[in-house]
Amino acid sequence: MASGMDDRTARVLRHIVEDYIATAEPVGSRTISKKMGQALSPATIRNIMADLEEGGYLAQPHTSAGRVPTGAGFRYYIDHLLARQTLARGEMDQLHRAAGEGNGPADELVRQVSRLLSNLAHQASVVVVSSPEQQVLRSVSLMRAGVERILLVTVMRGGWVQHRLIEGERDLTGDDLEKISAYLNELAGGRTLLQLRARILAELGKEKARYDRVMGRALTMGARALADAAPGEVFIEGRANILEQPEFAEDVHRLKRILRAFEEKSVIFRLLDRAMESRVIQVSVGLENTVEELPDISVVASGYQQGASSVGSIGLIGPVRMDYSRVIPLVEYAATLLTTMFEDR
Amino acid sequence: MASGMDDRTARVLRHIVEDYIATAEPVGSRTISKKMGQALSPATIRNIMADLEEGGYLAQPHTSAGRVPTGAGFRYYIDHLLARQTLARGEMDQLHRAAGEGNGPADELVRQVSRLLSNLAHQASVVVVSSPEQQVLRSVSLMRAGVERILLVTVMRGGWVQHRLIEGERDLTGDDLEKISAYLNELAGGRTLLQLRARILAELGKEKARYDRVMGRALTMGARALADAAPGEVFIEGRANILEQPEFAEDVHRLKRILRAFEEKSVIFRLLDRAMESRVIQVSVGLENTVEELPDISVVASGYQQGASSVGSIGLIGPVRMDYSRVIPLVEYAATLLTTMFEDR
DNA sequence: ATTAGCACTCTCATTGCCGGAGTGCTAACT
DNA sequence: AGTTAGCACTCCGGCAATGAGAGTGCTAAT
Repeated sequence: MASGMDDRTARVLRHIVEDYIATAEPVGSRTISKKMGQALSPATIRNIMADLEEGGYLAQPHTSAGRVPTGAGFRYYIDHLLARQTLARGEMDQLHRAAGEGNGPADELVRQVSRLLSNLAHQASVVVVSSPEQQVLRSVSLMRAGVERILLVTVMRGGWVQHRLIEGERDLTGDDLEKISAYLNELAGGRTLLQLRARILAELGKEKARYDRVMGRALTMGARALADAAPGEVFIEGRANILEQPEFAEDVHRLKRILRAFEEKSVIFRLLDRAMESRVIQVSVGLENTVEELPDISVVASGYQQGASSVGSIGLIGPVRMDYSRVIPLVEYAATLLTTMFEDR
Repeated sequence: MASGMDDRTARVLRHIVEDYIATAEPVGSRTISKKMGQALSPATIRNIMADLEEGGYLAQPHTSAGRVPTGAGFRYYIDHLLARQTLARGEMDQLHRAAGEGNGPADELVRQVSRLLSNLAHQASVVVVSSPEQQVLRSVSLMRAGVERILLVTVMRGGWVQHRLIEGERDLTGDDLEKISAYLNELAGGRTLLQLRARILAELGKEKARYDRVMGRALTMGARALADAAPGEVFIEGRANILEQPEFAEDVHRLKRILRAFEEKSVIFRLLDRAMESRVIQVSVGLENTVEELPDISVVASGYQQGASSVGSIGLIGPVRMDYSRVIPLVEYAATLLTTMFEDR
C-alpha cells in the first residue's frame, strides 16, 4: 500500500498535511474539497480519508473531528509529496552576511549562521561540532596561564580552537615554553589529534626522549594534556521560538522536556548524529529519532563538511508539524554555506 | 510608616511573605492566625492586614481573596525580616566539588558552579563576565590559523582565554610568528588590555618601529586585533528551572519574554550590572531592575572578584516569589567561592 | 465510482448555580 | 482602647446542562 498509493489519494494526503501544517488544527473533508477546486465532493474526500486512515497515514483525535496526519503521514509527505520552496534571494543574502559577520574563530561563524537560521525558520536551531579528535591540527601553542598552570591551545584546520589546562608546572621559563611549543608544533603539523596522541606516545618510548630535556618535557606535557578525548560542542540558538509553536506553548510538560534536553549536550548529540554522517539532509519525524524522551519532535538536520570529512551538523528542532517545504531548503542552504565557509579556512 | 512598622505588624508581614513564598497562593487571615499560634484571632490579623495594605506592602487580587505581598512587601521583608538559612554542609561540598571539576580554563569553572547553583536553587542561574578590557594580561600568543589567518590568543590573570582572528597575513613564517609573539608578550606583561592597546599605539609612533620589521609587524597586527573592545560573556544554566515556577509555567507570554531576554547578552548584562560593582549581594525585586521588558522577575546576584577588581557577577533569575532566605546565602557562597578560586590563578 | 442527504457524535463555549474561602464591619467584650 | 465573635457580602472555581458547529459514516440515488 505504501508505495502503491494512487495519485488522487496522494494529492489528498498532501493537502491535508499542508493544511495541518498551516493551521495546526484537524482538517475536515469540506476544507480539502474546496482546496482542490471542488473537483471532488466532500463525501468522496471522506472515503479517501477513510482509506488513508486505514493505511495509517491519518488519525482522528475523536469521531467528528477532522483528520490529523500521523508520523507515517508526515513521512510519506516528506518522501514523496513535498514541493520544496526555493529560498528568497534576500534570505540567502542574509545567511551570507551572517556568515561574513562570524569572522572570529569558527564558533562565532557557526553561532551567527545558526542564529539566523533559527530566525528565518522560526524554530530552535542547533549546531553540533563533532569531537575534534579526527580533525587535522594546524598549530599548537603553550602559554603561561598561572603560577602553576600552562595552557595548551590547539587550532584545527577550519578554525576551531581548543584549550586545555595543564596543572602544576611551575619551573618552566618563557623560553622553555617557546621551545616546547615549537617542538610540539612540529610533531602536530598535518596530523589529527588522534594521530598526534599516538605519535607522542611513540616518541616517549624512544631513547632520545630520555636525554633531551625539552623534548621529554614536551612529550609528557603533551601526553597529559591530550590524555582524554576532546568533547564535541553544541550551540543552540532561538530557544524562544519553540514557544511560537502552539503544540509546545500549550503543554508545559513537553516544554520542560525539551528545555531539559537542550541542557544536556549528550541528548542533542544523539538527536543530530544521524545527520552528521550523511551529506544529504535528514529528517526525523516524531518517534523516528533515537531519543526516547522526545517522541514528539522533529529534527531537520544536515551535516557540513570540512574537506572530505564531516565535522558536524546543523539543524532545526521543532514540532512534527513543521513547514518542511520551507525548512528543508533552509537547512540545506545553511549546511552548504558552512561547508563552503570552512573550505577556505 | 516604612521604618516605623511596629513589631507585631512586621511579624505578620513576615508570615504572609513566607507563606506566599511557599504556596504561591494568596494567604488569608486564618492561616496566619494559626501560624502564629492563635495568639491573635483572624479578625485582628485582618485589621493588621488592612494596615499593611494601606501601607503598600500587600495587595488583594480581588475582594475576598487572601493577600499577596507587593514589591514593596518583598523589599521590606528582604531588608528587615529575612532570617537567612545556613547552607547545609552537603551543599557547600557540592559547590566545592563543582568548582574543582571546572579545572579547564576559567569558563569551565564558572559554568560548573553556575550549573550547580541553578540546581540547588531551582532557578535559572546566570554568570556574567565583564569585558576583559580592565583585566591584566598574563600572556599572548600568535598562532597560524589558516593560509591567510592568524589567531591572537590572550590569556588573562584568572584564566580567561580569548581569541581574535587577524585576516590576510600570508607571508609570515612560523619563525616570524614566534618572534612577534615574544615581542608582544613582552609588551603585554602585567598590563591590562586597555593599557596594552595604548602602549602599542605609543610604540607605533616611535621611530624604531619603522625600521625593525618584526617590531613593526607586531605592532600593526596587535593594533588591528585589539582595535575593538572585547565583549563580556554570559553563561546561563538551568533555564528549564523557570518552568518549575507556576507563575511562569502558566503564562506563556512571560515565559517568552524571559526566554527572549536570555538570548540577548545585553539584556542579561543590564540585569546583572548593578551587582557587578558591589561586593555585597544585590536583590532586585520586580520593577527594581532596570530592564523594562522584565518587570516581574527578581534577580539575586553578587559580584565576584579577581584580586581587587570585580570581574563579573553570578546570580539567579526567577519570580519575585523566590525563597530569598535560602537563595541569598547560596548566591553569596557561590560568589565567594568563585572569588577564592580566582585568587590563586 | 461519485455524491447528496441525513442521522449521529463529539467538542467547545455559554450559562446558571452552588459552595467555599475570605473579607469588612459592627457590636460586644476585656 | 484594643481585641474578638458574628454576620452579611463578595468573588472565584467547579460542575452540570444546554445548544451550536463541525465533521463523520452510511445509505441510496445518480
